[in-house]
Amino acid sequence: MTSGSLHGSRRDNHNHSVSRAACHCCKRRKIGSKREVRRIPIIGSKVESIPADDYSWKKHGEKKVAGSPFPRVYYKCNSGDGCPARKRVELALTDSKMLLVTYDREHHH
DNA sequence: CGTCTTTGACCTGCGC
DNA sequence: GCGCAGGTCAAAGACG
Repeated sequence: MTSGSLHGSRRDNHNHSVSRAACHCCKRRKIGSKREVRRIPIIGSKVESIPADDYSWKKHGEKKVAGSPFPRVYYKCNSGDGCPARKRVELALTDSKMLLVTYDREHHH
């Protein structure tokens, strides 16, 4: 309880934000929608080795997944102009020097 | 002042 | 049917 009100004002205060769950409940996350375009393993490179490819990317999330001592980073197309292009960057479990860049969806622009 | 980044919490889907 | 895991979004803060 105490901890609830602590930061419970996340989506509680913003009513319009709550509507997100009511609106995307049935449209969100569709099984089979996983449109993995391609996976590019970069060996002996750094995150700096991944420029904007040809576009700009905005980091919008980081999640630690079991199986890898490193967290996974999620990037989204900065265009935001209806561009569903998404990029997933993570470090290889076997080689922390190898960066795995997975591109999801294609650029709409 | 504007923009970008980071973190936390919530939700959904699948497996057993 | 329930639990677990993974994935996403939003807001705030900091910097240029």
